[in-house]
Amino acid sequence: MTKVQAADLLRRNGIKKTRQREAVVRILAEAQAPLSVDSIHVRLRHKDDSVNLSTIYRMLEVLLEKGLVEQMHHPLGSKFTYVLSAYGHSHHLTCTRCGVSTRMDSCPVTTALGQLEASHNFHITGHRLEVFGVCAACKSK
Amino acid sequence: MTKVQAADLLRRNGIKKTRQREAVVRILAEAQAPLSVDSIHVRLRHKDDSVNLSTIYRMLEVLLEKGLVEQMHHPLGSKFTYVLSAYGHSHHLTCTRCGVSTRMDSCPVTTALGQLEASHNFHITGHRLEVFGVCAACKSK
DNA sequence: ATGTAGATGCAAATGCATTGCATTTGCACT
DNA sequence: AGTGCAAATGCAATGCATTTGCATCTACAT
Repeated sequence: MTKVQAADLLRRNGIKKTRQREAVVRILAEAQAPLSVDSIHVRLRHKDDSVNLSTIYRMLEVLLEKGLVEQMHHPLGSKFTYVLSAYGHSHHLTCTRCGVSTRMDSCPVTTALGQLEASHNFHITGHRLEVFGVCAACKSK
Repeated sequence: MTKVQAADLLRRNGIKKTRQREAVVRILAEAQAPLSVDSIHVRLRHKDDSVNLSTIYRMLEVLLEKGLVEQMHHPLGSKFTYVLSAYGHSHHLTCTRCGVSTRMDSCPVTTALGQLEASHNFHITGHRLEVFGVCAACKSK
């Protein structure tokens, strides 16, 4: 995502534009997988674009309220991770050896949940699915 | 679960029997849903069977190693919760209003995952599904 | 009954996340 | 372009959940 596109996303959503916010959005946009606050922080430092940790937390809070990111627990550790929800509803395959998550291109459960809704008298508003295993790369080692 | 049954479970798994450990196992056995460490602690106090928090943490660590409990993030908060895995592989419906989780009696995804495995070249070893919504009780309010 | 490895309680340490406050900055208005 | 002000930032302090070090106690084998 270019600097301009990041600035656009902020303006369109009524979020005041700052160097820090643009930078965070760009990191999220470039990422192929959910990122922890810490890894966002590290990636920013590598770009010599340092942003304070609290600022990142506060920025993510804003993005959450606006529904622009999804927050989830890292499936193996105990931190939260974040993805731009522009990428849409998605699930991940997490490798238990290397810890890397990759996006699934489709959701394998939506159909199954309709039945569930009826049988449990529960109004379903969302779900989260995490799948664990060993990725192709780790298998070949 | 009776005191005797709890003691049995410990002995069968080569875990030294103590008042505290029996008590924790019984709380877990009686629970209908995953419990946080804190709520285990509170339930124990109500029974006048107080156990130190560290002891509960350490006990759960032991049970985890032996595969006797499953650990998961509380889907809404940021604590871990634990269920006896004797209850088998299961998923939960969590009410976003009252926070209560109830067990699903079946797993709606196992079949779907077979296909996934092939299409992503990923050896699947496990999965976790959380479903959110509004429970019957909260709906009627 | 007794010795010992392991379990417990307590307090302090850790790790992630949040918050209070002084300072800075973006932006609307002139 | 200059000015004012609300909002954003950085830093340090704080809040929780969890973990750890250590002195004491206890279950269990002998």
